[in-house]
Amino acid sequence: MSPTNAPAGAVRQASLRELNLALVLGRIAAADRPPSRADLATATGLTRATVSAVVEDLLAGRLVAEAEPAPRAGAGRPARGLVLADRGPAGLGLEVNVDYLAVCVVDLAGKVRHRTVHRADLRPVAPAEALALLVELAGQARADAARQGLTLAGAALAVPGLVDDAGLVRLAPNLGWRDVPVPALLAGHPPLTEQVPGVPALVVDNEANLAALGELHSRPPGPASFLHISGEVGIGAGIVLNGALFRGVRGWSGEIGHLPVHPQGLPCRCGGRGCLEQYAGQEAIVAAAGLARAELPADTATARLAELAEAGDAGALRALEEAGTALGVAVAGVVNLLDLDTVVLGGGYAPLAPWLCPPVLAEIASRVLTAAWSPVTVRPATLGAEAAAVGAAGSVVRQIVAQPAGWLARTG
Amino acid sequence: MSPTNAPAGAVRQASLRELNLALVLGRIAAADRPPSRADLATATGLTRATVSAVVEDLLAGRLVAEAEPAPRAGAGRPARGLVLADRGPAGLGLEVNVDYLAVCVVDLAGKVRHRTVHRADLRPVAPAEALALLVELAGQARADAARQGLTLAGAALAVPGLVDDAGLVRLAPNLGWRDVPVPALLAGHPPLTEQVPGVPALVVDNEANLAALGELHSRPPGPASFLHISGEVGIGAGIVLNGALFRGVRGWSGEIGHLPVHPQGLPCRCGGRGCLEQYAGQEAIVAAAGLARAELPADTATARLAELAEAGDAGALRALEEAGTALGVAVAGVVNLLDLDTVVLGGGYAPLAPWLCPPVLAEIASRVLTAAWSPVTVRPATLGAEAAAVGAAGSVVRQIVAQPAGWLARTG
DNA sequence: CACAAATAATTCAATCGTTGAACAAATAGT
DNA sequence: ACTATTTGTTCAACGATTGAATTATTTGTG
Repeated sequence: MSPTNAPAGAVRQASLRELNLALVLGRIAAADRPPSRADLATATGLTRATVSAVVEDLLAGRLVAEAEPAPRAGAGRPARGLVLADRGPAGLGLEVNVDYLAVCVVDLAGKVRHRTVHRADLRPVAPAEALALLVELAGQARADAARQGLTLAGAALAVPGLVDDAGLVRLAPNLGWRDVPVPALLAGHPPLTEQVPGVPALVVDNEANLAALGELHSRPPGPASFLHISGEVGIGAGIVLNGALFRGVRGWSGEIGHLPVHPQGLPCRCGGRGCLEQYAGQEAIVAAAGLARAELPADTATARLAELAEAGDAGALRALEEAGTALGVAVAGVVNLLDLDTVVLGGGYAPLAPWLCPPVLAEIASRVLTAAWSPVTVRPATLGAEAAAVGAAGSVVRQIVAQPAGWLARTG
Repeated sequence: MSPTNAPAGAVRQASLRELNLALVLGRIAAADRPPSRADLATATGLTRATVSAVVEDLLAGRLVAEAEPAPRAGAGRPARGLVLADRGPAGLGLEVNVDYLAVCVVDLAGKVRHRTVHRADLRPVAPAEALALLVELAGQARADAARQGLTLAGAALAVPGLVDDAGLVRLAPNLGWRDVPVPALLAGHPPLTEQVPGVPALVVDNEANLAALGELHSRPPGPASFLHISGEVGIGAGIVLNGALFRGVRGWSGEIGHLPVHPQGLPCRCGGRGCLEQYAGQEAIVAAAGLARAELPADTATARLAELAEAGDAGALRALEEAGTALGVAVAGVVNLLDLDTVVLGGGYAPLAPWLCPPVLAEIASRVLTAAWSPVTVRPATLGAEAAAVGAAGSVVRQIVAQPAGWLARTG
């Protein structure tokens, strides 16, 4: 009912091969076991002759490799299965956060092949200095990747704030960054990766969005639509709808912290009253649990809360119960509005999920119209530490899989 | 950052022409003034030779027509502009609502070429009987369309309830319909339209969704993302994101009536407390304005409210102010969550928009973080009466424009 | 009036990617 | 050794797009 058939521009003779390369490579990427050329012909509807020609290109470009044939019964020539190559293109993921820099390399199959985390308080550090250090770490990652037979095809950088289309970090309050021209600051350094047609050299994006994208594309495949909530000082959400991140009109979607859960409640810095952030934001939980809130970095406060809850501390348990209830009120509204069936707790909420999930689920059960016959799942995020950096690297390799022709044009 | 390049299936030689037909026809449909073949070649990137060949097919299939050349200065052969044909395919839109049946025919350019409304109370009428009457009205519309040189290429039916993918109306509470197999009931009647490859003979969908789609595609073009709210007994919304209707995991998105605006407030039939419907639903507004609620059909209650408000009736004005405020609380949350900049008031809210907009805007101003520097528009829907039927017919012709090859295959 | 310049549209042979049928490769079964 | 089966490759036909040349149609100038 929503026709999306018209292409954006001219479809040429050469477009046939480009699109069928993407089709076949995507099918190989999505397969549960290595498909043969004959399998791919059946699955795609292309002839065996065409599939063989396409696969020949993919093999020559180091995008796929032939697997050992699986044992089978019956007559017939043994099939050679195809897998994504583990020596070929890879994506570089970078992250600047409040108390760490992270760099990782993810290969075509989504496997993390390199990971570096540099722990430091980045708040007093100038953006240019932080980025220079990140470039150094990226260089080390690139060398390590080369030793593993990988070529970095592009990079994505995650930052905890609002980023515009051109990579200008408009505001990252917890870092103290405002209007930081990241691409310009990095332009004075050597390139981080190879140049690949169709793949931008660097994309800068919000870390909650990249974590949500990482969750979307993690294996085994999960739902195509879900709400991914990051609990920090502010509460952010990545809204994934029908397999795509919904960014909103200006790229600022996911602002869940100012959904009203008590409209005549506590005043909020946004000017409204009773906003979710006042009840379930990290500072609110910490205060309600009776912890001293100054001096504790974000990760430590979360870890401390989890320890106390694990030990049965009544104050911590009550604080988490109340936060979970407030979170559940907001989440139920979102679930009703968008008809979602999965809520993922990430960021600072992930380690607290055992205590947050029950009250969230209780509110959903009482407020979501369809909860009785169509249950909603609330679970912690599957990507672990540095989810945003891993999600960032993953977004690069997904571009290669979606448009292999650019990579092939580069390698001849 | 969200690669969508891989096609769903094999791309063939014939796919080239199919896709370029859609490209060129879509460009003609979207143009402000009739484009020439040379204009289209420049705009699409195809060669003039290819555009001429494609246009020849479109002309032969009665999808486009040549316009009178516009007067111009300077040397050169006069260009012949191209427009969507006004004698060719059209879409049939049908609607079953509580107190009327509606049938309309919309041509390729989006113009309503036939409109019939049959007023009656449909609640005591069996589904099969209501549909039989609708088929009769549709037959008359088809004959009228034929007299105007139009061929009906497909039909869509709007109903006020939940519909599954197969056209089974699961629940339409205001009509008293439950699990009504609409396609099966219509199968015993003659076909409503011609058979066109790629266009389903009949699609059944929720009326709020179809009205939102109609709004999306009305002219002049408006925003690609907006919240379209229909105020009736229940409050439904069509959520249009990036030019597509977001339906949710099970097709039940847009349930805004149970967003909490007073969490410790009035109990709701959903089991929650303080839901929007209890404050801004039609019954709530009518009761707050002091009107007798029995015996008044929906349209009449809305009209009566508008009259009273126009006349300055204090009770009606206060009721609308309060409803608007509650609506604003909910809407602000949605706007924050999804980063939208447009809210459209349709259905029963459209005639009440002059009084609902100010309090909605006030709540948005105080609760939406970005309202100060990026204003949100709240406005009544542009499609008038029978918006859902018009939206339904429009969805059929948009399929033709998006996939003209099916129509051309039918007409040789 | 003839010619040049400018713009729109058509003609035509070359190119390229997919196709379907035939063929080759590699196995199990009789 | 031969047949049946499945996988993968070879090859000429086909159709859509291309780029260059040509034709069509106008205005402007000498």
